[in-house]
Amino acid sequence: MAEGGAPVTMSDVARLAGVSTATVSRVVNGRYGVSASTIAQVRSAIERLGYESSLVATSLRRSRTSVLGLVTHSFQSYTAEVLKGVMDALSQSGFDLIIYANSDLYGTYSDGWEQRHLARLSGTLTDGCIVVTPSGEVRSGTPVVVIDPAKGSTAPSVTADNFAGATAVVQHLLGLGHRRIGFIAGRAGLESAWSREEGYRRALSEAGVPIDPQLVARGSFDPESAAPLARALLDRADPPTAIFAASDGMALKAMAVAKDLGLSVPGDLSVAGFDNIPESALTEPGLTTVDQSMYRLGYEAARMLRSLVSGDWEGPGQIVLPTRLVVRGSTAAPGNPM
Amino acid sequence: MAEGGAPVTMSDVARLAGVSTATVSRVVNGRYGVSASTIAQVRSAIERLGYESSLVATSLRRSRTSVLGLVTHSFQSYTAEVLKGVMDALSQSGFDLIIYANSDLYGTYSDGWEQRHLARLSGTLTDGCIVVTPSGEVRSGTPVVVIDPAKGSTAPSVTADNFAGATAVVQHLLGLGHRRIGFIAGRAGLESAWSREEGYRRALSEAGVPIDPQLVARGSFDPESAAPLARALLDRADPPTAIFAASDGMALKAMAVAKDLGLSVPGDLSVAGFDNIPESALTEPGLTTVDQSMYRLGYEAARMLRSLVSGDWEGPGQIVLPTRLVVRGSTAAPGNPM
DNA sequence: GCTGCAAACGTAACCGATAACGATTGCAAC
DNA sequence: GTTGCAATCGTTATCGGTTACGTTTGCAGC
Repeated sequence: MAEGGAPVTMSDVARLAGVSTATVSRVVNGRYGVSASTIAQVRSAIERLGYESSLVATSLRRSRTSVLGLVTHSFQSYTAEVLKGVMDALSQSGFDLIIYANSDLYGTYSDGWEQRHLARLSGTLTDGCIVVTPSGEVRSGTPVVVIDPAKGSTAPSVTADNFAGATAVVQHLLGLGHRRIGFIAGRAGLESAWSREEGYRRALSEAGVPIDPQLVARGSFDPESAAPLARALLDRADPPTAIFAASDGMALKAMAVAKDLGLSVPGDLSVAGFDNIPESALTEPGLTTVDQSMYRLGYEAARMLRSLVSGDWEGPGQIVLPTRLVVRGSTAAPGNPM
Repeated sequence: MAEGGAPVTMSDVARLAGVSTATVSRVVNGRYGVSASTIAQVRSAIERLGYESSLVATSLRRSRTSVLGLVTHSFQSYTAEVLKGVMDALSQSGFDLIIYANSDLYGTYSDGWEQRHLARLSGTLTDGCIVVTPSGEVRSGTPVVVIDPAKGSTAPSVTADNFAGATAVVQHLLGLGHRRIGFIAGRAGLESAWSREEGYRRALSEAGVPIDPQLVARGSFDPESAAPLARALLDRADPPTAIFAASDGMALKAMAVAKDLGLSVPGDLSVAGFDNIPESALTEPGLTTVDQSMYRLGYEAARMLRSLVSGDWEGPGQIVLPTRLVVRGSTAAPGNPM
């Protein structure tokens, strides 16, 4: 047993077994050209020392590692759901997963983090990467699949039908009788943020409702960014009767702000979000939102990446998954305190 | 711009800048001994090629990498909460995080997975690791912090006060008037499973209630394992009036079984769990349980690991976090159909 | 007995970076 | 004009594996 000291290397095994490291490598990787008795000796040495090959050293020399990477900015409910899907898609596939997350949230790194992390992983450690909500176009020597890409990105990607989802939820609000509908937009640059805003605009104009630029606030998908924006909207002389936020996190924050101001939801204000994170079902009232199965986003991205790495991908380069309107208690007809 | 081809290496930069790789390395790491003009040349070459140092190569040569690792078996609600805590504790710390998850859930790998993954990461890639619910003792050349360790583990660890939590929930049931309280235990070998059972026993004996071995069933924390056990308990001639399961997943399963048998909860049977996973608040009735903040588990583990790596840890080797009884609708006085 | 060939194994280069060390250069002090 | 020393930079060994290639050995065939 190795006693917590320096890690056991291949040369330790080689020395104990009385062979060269090349032979140990052959045994470990099951290559041809080692006699049965030598194999047994090496195996026993490996067993006694508790040797395990170093992922780092192996990946440096080899081209394929059977490890896929996932690069993410921060770690939220959104990410967790995506990960479940990714893990399920990779189950029994022979690929392991490495997730790289940098510690400085919202910090000095600003844009380009995805490119930096990608470069650190790919080329050696991983055979390919999934990048979640990058701030720009990504490029890499190994295959990449983007979940929720930047606007105009041409990389292989998986995304929800943000336009249709946003249109549906705004139509829902219009159907309830709302005419002054506020909007809190997502992080500029992301395709999803843009499409959700487009859906909002389209639904309004199709219903013949003029768009009031004063009712459109620029958020960043970060819940905290929504608080002052929601407050500003509600402090107006002519406040909106409903607010549609481009993410559930922001919508929940807007609901909290409304309650702080003494407004009842949905009595005085209807609130709707986008994403359908688990928390949205738990609040009182529940949040009306658009479900984009983040699980499936992850699942499809991993499936696609796996094929790309193997070189047998046949499908389209950009996958768009359907969304679904989920009506809960946070939306009701305007001026109807019940 | 590098056109998606082979990744840019340090020697590419060196060639373009007309210097050696050693000089490039010095510039990248801001070391002394390079003239200002050379620095400028190298910087410009790095910029033009889009070079980023390879994490793998660096970690192989260097001892410190400023990357911490987290090894987990699978990816569930539990894990996601832990991760949020870890990320928040690492925020702005200068440490990045790498999560290693193997793809074959519940598969051939069986026990010892944590030791294998640990060996692959530590020693080179990471400066230290967090291991979540390992199946046995772990050892490593670099610091390790275990979340929810195996019984008898002496490694640094963070765990909830399972004993106090279990005692409290059983006392709650006793206070409601229950005397025949069934118990479904967790996975043998885990410290948490053992402590929860001890809490159950202690609460009963302190109340002067004899322990009926027939009412203690051996589960595995896996919800599916609880179904036949709950059925066996309830099919008895003298069934318990309450069941305490060592995890919410198993408790929810027990509730489902009771309903299948035509029993009402809490009218005919009270059910309590442990963990307070989000689903427990959503069921009808809500599940009475013990809250162990998985977020804090992750947060404290990361904080501890950070100090261990820096060599300035002062606190105890094993941290125990408080738990909190959460009473919901699934528990009531016995024989009281509400 | 010599040749031929394949099996078995060691040697050494290499992956991309770091660091100890040595070599070169410039300039001030003698 | 040397010497001495610091600043600057290249050479090379090294991290832990992998692999192309060379060498040794055993054995069949002539």
